[in-house]
Order: sequence, then structure tokens, then C-alpha cells
Amino acid sequence: MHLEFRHLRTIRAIHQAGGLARAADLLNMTQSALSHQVKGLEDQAGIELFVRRSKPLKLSVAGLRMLKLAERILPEIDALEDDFKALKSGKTGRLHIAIECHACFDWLFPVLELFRRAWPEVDVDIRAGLAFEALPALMREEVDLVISSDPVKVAGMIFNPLFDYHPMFVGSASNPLAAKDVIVAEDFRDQMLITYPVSRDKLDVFTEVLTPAKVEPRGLRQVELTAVILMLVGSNRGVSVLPDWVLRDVRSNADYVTRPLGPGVIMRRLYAATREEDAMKPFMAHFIKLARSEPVKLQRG
Amino acid sequence: MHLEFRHLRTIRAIHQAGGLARAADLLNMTQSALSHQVKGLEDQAGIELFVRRSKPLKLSVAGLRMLKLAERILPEIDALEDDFKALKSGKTGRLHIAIECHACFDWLFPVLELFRRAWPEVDVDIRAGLAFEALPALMREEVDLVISSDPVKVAGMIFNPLFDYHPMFVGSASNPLAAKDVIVAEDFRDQMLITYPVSRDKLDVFTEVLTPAKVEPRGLRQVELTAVILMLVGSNRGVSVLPDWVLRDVRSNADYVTRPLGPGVIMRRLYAATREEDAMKPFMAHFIKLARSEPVKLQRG
DNA sequence: TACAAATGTGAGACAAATTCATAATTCTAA
DNA sequence: TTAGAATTATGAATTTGTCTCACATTTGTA
Repeated sequence: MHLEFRHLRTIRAIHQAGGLARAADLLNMTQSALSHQVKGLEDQAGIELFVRRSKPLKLSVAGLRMLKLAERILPEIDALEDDFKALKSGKTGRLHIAIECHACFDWLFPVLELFRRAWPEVDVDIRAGLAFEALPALMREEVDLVISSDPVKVAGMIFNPLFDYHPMFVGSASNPLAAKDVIVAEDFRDQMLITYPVSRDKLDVFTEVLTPAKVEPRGLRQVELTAVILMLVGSNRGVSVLPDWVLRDVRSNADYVTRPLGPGVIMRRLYAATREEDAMKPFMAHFIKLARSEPVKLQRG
Repeated sequence: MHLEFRHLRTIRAIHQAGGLARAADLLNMTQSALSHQVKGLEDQAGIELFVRRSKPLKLSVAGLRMLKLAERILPEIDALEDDFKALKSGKTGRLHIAIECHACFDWLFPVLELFRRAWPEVDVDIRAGLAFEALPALMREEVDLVISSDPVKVAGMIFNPLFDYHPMFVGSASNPLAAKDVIVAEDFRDQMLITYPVSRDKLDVFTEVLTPAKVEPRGLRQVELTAVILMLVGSNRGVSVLPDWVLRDVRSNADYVTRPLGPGVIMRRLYAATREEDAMKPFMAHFIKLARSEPVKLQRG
């Protein structure tokens, strides 16, 4: 059966208008065209859709069944078009975020929570799983925004700066390093270093401190959760380097010491990478604005 | 936006097959045709439905929205076709009944109840309102079956005999006519006659007794409900003539007397009129079978 | 970089839907 | 009952749109 939307519209129009001729007007076509169409449809369906004994054409049982379908389906088409309009105007869309920095969960959640309230129609998600190759995923539209601290010049991609942070040393108060004011590469030589389970070029300790100084720590341990890292550090099972915003709560805790890395001041900048086309979408701009201001507020308390 | 079912099928196939070329196979068309179609669809929608940066073509956000629609709508089309097949094979359908004889409610309800259980898919209804012109309504497919006791030879219409019945006189036990064994036309001259509110040619008392004898009763009263007629008769406010099956309960009631009409035995036959095309439909045949046997059983108790 | 795999494009063939003109019904009211 | 109005049906010509074929272009991969 070769059904088309045209046929559903026809059925509905004939029912509404109470006849074929009037329906033709509704649909902006000639009465003849409708007559042909109805005939063709009935031939296809192999069943009479109309009662022809009476003069203003009337729906048969089968026709009524089809009318029901039409009345269920046609509004859905209109809804689709509305959705597309909303998509085009940027009122709605998708914001799937990939994070390269594991610790970003901490400020991202509150930001997303705020965002969700302002843009309930936007489909938000965080994809931690494919943290490895986030930028290609962004290009393929598998995600829509990547949080990264390594801006790359790629055509079609924009890196919007968010905020700066300091990678900070954190250790147990009973650790000998607690005596120092600034921690340098050499200090790690005798330490067990705890990091997130990602490659070295994604870890500030290595890119900013250890790799340039060609220093290798005594041992390495990879742990997924920030809370667990802090627990291990607290019981002096190792030391770690974490962004300052993560250490907000730890600073006022006597079990821990936090120290800047040295010798010079080390500062890093986070970026939100988006596709060029998306960058000007209203909801995207709003998200970036929130991601700029909210984490700073959080850090202040 | 000029959406067609074809497009929904395409979207679904491309998603399933994970690419345009494979989808073309699924749909039995060339890859080229699909490419043209997708381009046309995107032009119409004014929005990208696919991500083209990656090579096996992939759905975009808008495309996913459309996929959802496709997955909701396409099964409904299949369901429609199934329904049409069932309609054609007569498993389902409509059985709207018009009754010319008012008292037929009494046996029709139990029959319909039985029928409904056997053919739950058939849409049943009784139309009492248009009792006047039932046969034309049957021709126009406004109803599908007419209960009548006046068979007429009309092309395209079949009168299936159901069962015979006797119109019976019913009066109060305190009515003088209770003394007679058989009631004849003359006996009505002094009586208030209670009938259903329909024309005389649809009432057995008139067609079979009074009109041939040119007798007019003392008075006439039209009442809609059988129970009310019996109530009035019971309190001797009038007499009536009803089919024997209606008087089943009354016979054993000392307040009433029931008598045959005379002088000869008067017998009438009920028919179920259907359109020729419908007569052989399984559910129709079944209904007629029930309407033949069940009322007889009911009458026996 | 070269080769394979996938998608895009243009022209012509073909099918299907529409229109125009007109015929054939059915309805309605005198 | 019948004329005239209203409604639907039909045939031929035209238009519209979709498909295929052949080839170009792009993207992925070893």
C-alpha cells in the first residue's frame, strides 16, 4: 500500500469539509485531482474508503480508521516542524560536554545545574568516557563542547577562555615537604605521586613541572576519584597536584598542607572548545558565560 | 517542509545501516537516489539532518529528532495495513443495527452481549433514533443491519429470516376482556390502546388486526418504554399488543392476562436486512445465527 | 601518498500527480 | 416528475518529481 502524507491530509480534509469538492478548496487543488487521488488510494489499499451511494462523499469504516491515523500523525509532523524552527533559532539544541581535565567535575556540575534551569529545552550531558580523544569527537559532532587547557589552532574550532587556575601541591601535614614554602620538581623524587588515570601530557604535574626538569617521582599511583586521592594524601600514602579550586575545602583542614609549585608562578588557563558554527548560539554563549563566572564565585566560597 | 513517508523510511534506514550506501541496499534503490533524496530533504527542512564531517554519514541532532518521529509513525502505518487486511478478511468491522420494532431491544441486548464476546474487534451499536427510515440508512451504509418484519425486494439488499413470533394481547386481570379466550378487532373498540410511538404501519395491532377490520380503539396512548407500557396495563389504564417474547415474565403474573389475537392465528416473522456484500462476512453470519437461536432460547426460559 | 570506500552531481528516462474540459451522477425543490 | 443545481468521475495533456546511470569528489587508511 503506497500511502503518503498527502493521502492522510486528503482524508482529513474530506472529513472536515464534508465532501470532495470543498476539500479540494481546503487543499488548494482541483476537485478532479482529489477524485483521481482518492481513486488511486482506494485501488492501492484494495478497500473502499468512502461510501459513494450518498452524494456528499462520506467516509466508510476503513476510511474512518484511516482518519484516526491521520489525526494522530499529522499533528506530529507540525510538531516536528516547530522543533526544527526552534533548533534553527537556537532556542533548543544539544550540549554534550567532554572534559579532558578530570577534576573539572567539581565546578562543572554546579554550572550545569544553573544552565539546566535557564535552558530546560537543551539536552545536556557530560561524557567522561571518551576523555582521550575529545577534540576529534567535537569535530564529528559526537560532543558539542570540550573543556580543555590545551588550546590548539584548528579550522572550524574555537577555544573560548574560561578562567585561570594554579596547579597546587597537596600533601599530608606530616610529610617532610610541609616545611617548604614552594614545591619544585626535585621535591617529587622521594614521593609517591597520585594522579588521575590519564596520559602524562594531560597532567599539569608532568607538563609544567616534572617533564621539563626530567624528574621522575619515586612511585606513581592512578586513582579515579578526587575524594579518594585526597583521602590517600591525608593518610600520607602519597602526594598530589590538583587545581586550586579542588583544594578549597582542604586548605582549612589541619591534616593537609597545600603549597604553590615553583620555582616560578605556574598558572594555567581552561578553555571551552566549540565548533565555530555553534559558538554564537545563544545557549552556548550563555553556558560559556556561566562557566566563566560561576567557578570563580565557588572558589571564593 | 515537504515531508513524505519515504523520507522517514530513509532516515530510519540510514540510522540502522549506519551509512548511506548500505541504507540504499536496504531500501532497494541506488546510493545516488538516496543522496539526491537526502539533499532535497535537507533543502526543504532548511536544517542539516546529517553530520557530513565524518564519512559513514551520521544523524545530526535534528536528524535524531526526525528519527524518533519515524520510529513512532512507521509502525502505525504497518498497523493500519494490518487493520485493512483484517477488514478485508472480515475479522473486524462495524455492526451498527437499526431496529424498526421497538420491542426488539428485549432480545437484541442479550444477543449483542454474546456477540461482543465472540467478536471483540467488531464495533457494535444500536441506532434507535433513525428507526423511521432504516432501509435507506442501510443502503447509505449509515447502518449495517436492520431488524424488520416487512421484507422488501430491493436490489443489493438481503432479508435473512430470524424467527417467528405471535403478537399477543395483554391486559389487566380486572379488564372485562380477561374473560375471552381470543381477542378480535371489535374488542378494542372500548379500550384505550397503548403502543410504541411509531407510525401505524409499523405496529402489528394495526397492520394485522385493526386496520383490516376498520376498527378504531376508544383511545390511543403512545409510550416509549416496554416496562412503562406494562405498568400502565397492569393498573388497567389501557391494553396493549406486544410480541410474545416480551410477555414471558408477565404470563406468570396474576395481575395480567395474555391472550392470542384472532380470529385466525396471527404470526409474524422477523428479518435481519443486510447489504448483499456484507451478508457473507463471517461476523455478520455469526450475528444472524445468534439472532436466530438465542431469542428462542430466551423465550423458553 | 595512493588506494579503497563512501558520498555528491548532472542529464536523461520514467512514473506519478495535477489540471483542464467535460461527462455522469445524485440531490432538491417546484 | 422533472429541471436545474450540486457533486463526483473520467480522459488526455502537462507538469512535477524521483530514479538510474555514469562519473566526479571527498574522506579514510595502510
